[in-house]
Amino acid sequence: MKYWLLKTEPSTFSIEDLEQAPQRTTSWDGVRNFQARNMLRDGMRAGDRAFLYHSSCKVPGIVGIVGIVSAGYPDRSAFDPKDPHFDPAGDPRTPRWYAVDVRLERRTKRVITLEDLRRHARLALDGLVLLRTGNRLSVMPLTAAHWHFILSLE
DNA sequence: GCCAACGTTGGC
DNA sequence: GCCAACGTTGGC
Repeated sequence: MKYWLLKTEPSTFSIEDLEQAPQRTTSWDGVRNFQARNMLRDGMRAGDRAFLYHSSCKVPGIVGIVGIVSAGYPDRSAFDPKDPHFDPAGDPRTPRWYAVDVRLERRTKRVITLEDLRRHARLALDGLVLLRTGNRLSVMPLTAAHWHFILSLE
């Protein structure tokens, strides 16, 4: 089983939206970055778990835990001209973008803020991709050690 | 709103 | 293959 972190802007899609989704499950689509795509397509498997992270908001941080319920599959939003993430260069025969399905497991007991995480950047969370300067990945892997340490901050 | 950092594009 | 220009991300 692997551990991940998924970023989302709550003004676009928040943990409240996920709570209200049928089965508390949604397609994690619209990712348009090759490095992140590779992780969705090649790295994630059903049974993996991920932190849900709110970015570009008042208090950026981890707000919940989701389970990956399906491995990567071609992201159909890339082929929909009306979708904001439409990719005009896309060809359904050779899908370029991928999505996974995620189900909300639970909210964290409190928001584990970016500030909280930074406090441990030099020791327990050394190497955490999220804390790398200029990091822009919306999908990133976590070590088991980082996962458990972050949970201990709850 | 600002700006640093990054990814992508396209000319050469 | 290089790299400048551009667009985007995301914290502040």
